[in-house]
Amino acid sequence: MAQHAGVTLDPQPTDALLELDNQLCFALHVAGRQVVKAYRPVLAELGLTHPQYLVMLVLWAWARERKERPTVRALGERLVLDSGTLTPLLKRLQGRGLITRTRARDDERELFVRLTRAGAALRKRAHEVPITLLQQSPIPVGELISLRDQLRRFRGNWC
Amino acid sequence: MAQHAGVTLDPQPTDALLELDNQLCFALHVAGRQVVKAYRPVLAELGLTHPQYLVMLVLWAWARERKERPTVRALGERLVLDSGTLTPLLKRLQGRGLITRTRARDDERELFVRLTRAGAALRKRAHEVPITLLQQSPIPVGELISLRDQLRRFRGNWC
DNA sequence: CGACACTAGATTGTGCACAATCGAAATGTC
DNA sequence: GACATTTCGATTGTGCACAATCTAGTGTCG
Repeated sequence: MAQHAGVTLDPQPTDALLELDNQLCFALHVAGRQVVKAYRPVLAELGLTHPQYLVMLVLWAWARERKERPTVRALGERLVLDSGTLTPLLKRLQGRGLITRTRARDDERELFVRLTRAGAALRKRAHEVPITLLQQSPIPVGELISLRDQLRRFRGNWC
Repeated sequence: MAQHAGVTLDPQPTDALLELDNQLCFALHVAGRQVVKAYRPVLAELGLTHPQYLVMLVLWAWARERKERPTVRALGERLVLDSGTLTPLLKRLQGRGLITRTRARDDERELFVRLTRAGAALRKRAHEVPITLLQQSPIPVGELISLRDQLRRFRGNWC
């Protein structure tokens, strides 16, 4: 309050940046959780959480493309997650009989992740998941796609 | 593999929906974490995590607008969080001396959250946070705004 | 008044995200 | 061949998100 006497109407200026900024990171935060919440009941029928579902998607795609079965590191690169997150998650998937975890023979540091028969079979039931979610979505598919493409720019770019 | 004999080229059809779907929820997931990661070092100077920063933003805005100080329920509605998340988070903010938590006299079920002097003062330092982040962002501000507006549509709509 | 439903917040338990650290295995260098 | 460095995954500890449950305070209606 002072300098040039008089234009400052508010003792604590509005600070639009703190607002705008709030709303981008916050919108991202909320939207992500709302989408996960929409997935939850559908994925519950498969006995999967959303992060587990993402891991399974990678494994199913990998298997379909006949790629070498992935190591934990390769999964981590694809999903942008580290071993501190993946290790317990993969152990739970193993506990449910959906994957196996076996050390590489030539390099014992590496751990290969492979679908079991049950894990591969689960893909058929997962086929319904995106269909159900798109049906529930009040947002046109075209917008979802454009949104996805905009979001992709955040991967690795920002930091 | 059968009926109508012959068009199926792939024993496991590509299932573009499982891919597309993957990429929207996944892009949301990754983008959110990357943004939080970009905030982390900046917020660390204030001793705040990103969710704590969001709570403080609401409290600062509330104070500036001279609104009644919020209850836990009001904070939860604004941030789309429940007491299971907010209670421990608010206790940590209280432990750091940034807020106080006091029961309403007329209805002892309600808990008012109020900024301490230190909590209010922190706002000055937080002023730099969005500036720093926007400077780091390789994405034009206009795109950030349009992205924010698209993301807003997910709030409450989907489920 | 007393039985009832309702509300706000706290608690408990599970799971994810991530920084920091560790140990073992592999690789590189002299 | 001995030793430093790097790599991979596991472990530990903190914090967030959320479902389910609990407790206490409030309101209502007979």
